[in-house]
Amino acid sequence: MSPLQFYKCLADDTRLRCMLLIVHEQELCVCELTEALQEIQPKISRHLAQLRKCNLLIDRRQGQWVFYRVNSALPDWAKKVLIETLEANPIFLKQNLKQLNQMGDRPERVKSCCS
Amino acid sequence: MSPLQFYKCLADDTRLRCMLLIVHEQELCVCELTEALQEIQPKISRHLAQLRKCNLLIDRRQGQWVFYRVNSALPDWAKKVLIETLEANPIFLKQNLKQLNQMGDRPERVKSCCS
DNA sequence: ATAAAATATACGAATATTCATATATATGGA
DNA sequence: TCCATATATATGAATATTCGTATATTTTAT
Repeated sequence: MSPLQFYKCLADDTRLRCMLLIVHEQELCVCELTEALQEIQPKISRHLAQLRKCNLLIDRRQGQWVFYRVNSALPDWAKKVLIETLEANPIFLKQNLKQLNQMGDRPERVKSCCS
Repeated sequence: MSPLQFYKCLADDTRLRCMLLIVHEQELCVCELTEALQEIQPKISRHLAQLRKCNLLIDRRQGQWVFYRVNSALPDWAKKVLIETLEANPIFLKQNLKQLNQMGDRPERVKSCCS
């Protein structure tokens, strides 16, 4: 993970919000991110695909849903950067977290071992 | 300093190298960065101007030279991110530091109070 | 005052990125 | 099997970014 590639991934509003929301929530599916950011689904999917290709995120399918989480294989410095950015900038995500928490019918998480 | 603007500044090879070199060296002038990165001067100047406009860097003129350093008013999280990125990625700057150290006739630093 | 060195900026061309829309794929339920 | 939901991808248009070149500005030395 080169620092340049890492920062290019974070240099887009949609991708940065998705990353930080996922760091905050551990795991989110596409429809939750679509709701939290109030964006159309293909836009969210496209950016998530890019984050997956660059190994910042990994995905897991659970039925009809695909959940994304931070790739635990990320180098420590990159994980730290994400956490520090999240903790120091609560305002940045405020509205998105509000939307997420207002969302009804959020899909239930099932441990991947039992699905 | 919004996290998005901060990461956009770091999402370019020239700007990222300049920032990390300056963090490493405290202060560098345009001609030193030009030499360290082996790039033409207008390209370096243009990117430094952008980093200055975004308040990541401040400049100080000393005679014919203009020295750039990290803006001490940067939020702590941003300073931390820069230092952690630098410390975790020595390879990224290796060649640039080599060029810098091989450079002859580097301008002398004079305290700004006495210039 | 003139020249040389260091730096900054303007400009159009080239390149990269992002977007909305349409459509494809995968899953679960009737 | 057929349909609805969730997600992914392809495509061309729109936008943003970066670049090299030319030139302007500032400073120092002669």
